[in-house]
Amino acid sequence: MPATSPQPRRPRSGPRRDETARLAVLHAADDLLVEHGFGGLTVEAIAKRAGVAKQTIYRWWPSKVEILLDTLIEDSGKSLPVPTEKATAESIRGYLRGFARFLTRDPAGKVLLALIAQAQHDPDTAKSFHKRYLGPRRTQERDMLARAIEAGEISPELGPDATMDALVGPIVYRALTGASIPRGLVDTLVDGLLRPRAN
Amino acid sequence: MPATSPQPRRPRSGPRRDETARLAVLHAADDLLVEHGFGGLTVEAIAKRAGVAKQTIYRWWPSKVEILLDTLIEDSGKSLPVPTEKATAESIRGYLRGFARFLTRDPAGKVLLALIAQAQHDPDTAKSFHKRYLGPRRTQERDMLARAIEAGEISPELGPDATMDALVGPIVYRALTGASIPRGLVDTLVDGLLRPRAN
Amino acid sequence: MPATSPQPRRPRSGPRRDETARLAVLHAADDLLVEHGFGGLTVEAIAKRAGVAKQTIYRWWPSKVEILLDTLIEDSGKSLPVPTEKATAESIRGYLRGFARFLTRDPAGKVLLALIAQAQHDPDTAKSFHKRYLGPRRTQERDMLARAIEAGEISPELGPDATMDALVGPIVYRALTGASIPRGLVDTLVDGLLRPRAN
Amino acid sequence: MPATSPQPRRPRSGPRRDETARLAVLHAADDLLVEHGFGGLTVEAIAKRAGVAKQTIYRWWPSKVEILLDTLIEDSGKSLPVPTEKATAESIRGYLRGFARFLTRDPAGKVLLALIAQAQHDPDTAKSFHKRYLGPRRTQERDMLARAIEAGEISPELGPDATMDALVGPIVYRALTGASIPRGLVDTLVDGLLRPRAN
DNA sequence: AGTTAATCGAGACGGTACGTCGCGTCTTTGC
DNA sequence: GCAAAGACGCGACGTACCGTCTCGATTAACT
Repeated sequence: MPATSPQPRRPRSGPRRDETARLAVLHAADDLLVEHGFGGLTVEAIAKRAGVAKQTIYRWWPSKVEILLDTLIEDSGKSLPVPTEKATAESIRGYLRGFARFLTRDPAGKVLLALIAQAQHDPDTAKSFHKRYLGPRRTQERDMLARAIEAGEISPELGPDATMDALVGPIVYRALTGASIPRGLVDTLVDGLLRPRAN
Repeated sequence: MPATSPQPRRPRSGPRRDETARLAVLHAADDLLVEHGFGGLTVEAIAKRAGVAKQTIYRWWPSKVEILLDTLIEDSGKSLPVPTEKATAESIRGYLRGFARFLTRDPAGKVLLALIAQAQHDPDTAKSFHKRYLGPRRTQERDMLARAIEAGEISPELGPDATMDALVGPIVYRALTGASIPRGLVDTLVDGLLRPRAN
Repeated sequence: MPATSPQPRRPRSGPRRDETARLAVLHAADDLLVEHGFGGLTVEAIAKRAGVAKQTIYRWWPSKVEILLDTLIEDSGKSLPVPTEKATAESIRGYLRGFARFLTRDPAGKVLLALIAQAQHDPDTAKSFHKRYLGPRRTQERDMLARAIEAGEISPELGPDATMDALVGPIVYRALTGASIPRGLVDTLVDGLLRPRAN
Repeated sequence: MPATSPQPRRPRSGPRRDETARLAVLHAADDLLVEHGFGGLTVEAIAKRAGVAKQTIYRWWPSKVEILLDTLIEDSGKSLPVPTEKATAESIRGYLRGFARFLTRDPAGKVLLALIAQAQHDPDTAKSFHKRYLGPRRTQERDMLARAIEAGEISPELGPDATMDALVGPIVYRALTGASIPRGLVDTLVDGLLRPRAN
């Protein structure tokens, strides 16, 4: 059972990471994405907008995608928590409604869509996006489903991942194609896919 | 009273568009997308691979996105026709299965995913993608649904667009997140969303 | 067995060279040079302005420089003939004054300057420019000098070429540097370089 | 009463201009001009030869002409200083001989010829060439003449500019037309144009 | 209190790709 | 066979960002 932390040696001298700069970068990236879209989102522009040197960005983030991931994780944790207490069909319905609102109304929703998109273009983005966002969230969603099943609230035909994708997919797809998410969609999905068929 | 031909009907003299070059560009773009992903897809590389001058590309396509759209329209018309004859629940199920196969197996499926992605990054892409691909295809899909409804084969709760998105969304979403499309998913979607609930 | 002219056989069929097109090209080139300078003088622009196909230009001229040479030879033959009759100091002085006027006032003077310039940039231009313009004109100028010497009108210290260059050089140089040619310059050159020094 | 420094005296932080790159560009441009002529002198080739990025060139020079001007100013300052001490007919003669040698033998002479030429094709070049090279040099030459006149060494009939052009013009003109500058030319020019006519 | 080292803004650097322009050649159609 | 029209392969243009680097200046913690 050898060494613990790799470099415990020098506890660092000099100034620590500048929190002001960190937040400025995050907000700048967010704003620029909303204003000019992902295409107009350059590291140089972020740096300028944040009043920060380019090197300061590269020191802390390996790519602009990771900046967006940081904002997404922070924002979606706040705006869109996965229900952990009660687990009824109703709470799942509420979660999906929240998700739809998030994607279409919240600026942070744009970030999520942009990352889904960028993951198609770049394998590194895909990897990081799964590891840092999709994976953890899916874990929580699986829990949510499991609890509801156990409570006899729902009885989906498919496995948890396929079920979640069947619920979430249409919402994401409509957001991706610029369509609104109509009231009845979430209801129909929940009713058609989670409720046990009477037979 | 049909309008006379709007064109002055001057068939132009001089050389016509070089069909060989057109196809070379289309194939080069397709190949490069599969090999290096959208991120590695540059106009310069397409030109080099196709043995064509860059200007020849810009003469006919305003952007690399339009090249991909051309390949997609051509390919998906062949590999994935929307059923126009019979319109049963079964034919819809078959169409969705074909769609799933197309997205996950066919190289042209990568093109579709790339375009969905790029449409998030660039409004022009979005516009063109809707106008040239999503729109026309959706029109055909609406027809398919309408015929099936009329035949009493299905009775979806939602409108045609929302219904199609509910069916297609999960498939696209799983493809976007790199997941396979399990056998039962299409069945469950068709059963849960198209069949009238017995009650 | 003397060979007759190379291809006397077919007196040519098909249409002969279109004189209208030839003149249109010449004038277009001239105009464009004056309007936009040599930098803005492109074969494409000449063709468009002349209402002529690019190929028609390339069929008859190997380069745009030869077009300019054609206009120069034609124009300078008219505006600036080398005196062939009388050969006095006075006629030489008149020739130089005409040359100065040509360079600074006549549009064709711009063509001469442009060709002198282009000859620095491109060896082919230099060769053709010497062979078709400078050489023949210099031959005539040498004759002019020789006749004046023989008539006892002048007695230059230098050989004919150096003498002509000494006379013409300052005029060209001032034109090249955008300076006007002052009245006294020609007189001083003639007096200082052609008249025998009293001694 | 010296003016205080107008600059806010903030000496900038960050990296200064890379002197190595500057010299590499200057030399590359010089070499390429001599090897391939002005026609073959492209910014891309300079960059490649100098081992420098194209942007580094555009950062510091607005055009390749300015690069050449830099080399010319530097080189001609060294190889061809205008005499500032003694001012005799003899020193002027020496200056002209040096000028002839510079134009025909020194690689930097090619640069001067190329710039004279390019100034015909492009107004911006003309402007910059006069302001940065011809003007300053002419100022010094005027001084040279003025001192010689005051010393009674020469008594030209024309004003200083016309006189200098009459002396320099033939030399430049012969260089432009690819001719050598014969021994006697300079002597004859100096004798014929600077010396007071005995009468 | 002085030393040390990591931070920061600024921005120059070697690169790659962009989208455009003009070159000189080639191809089609019509007179 | 010439001409208008214009597509083609080619190569350079000048620009935008990339990610790396070097410069002072500043700022904590550790002597």
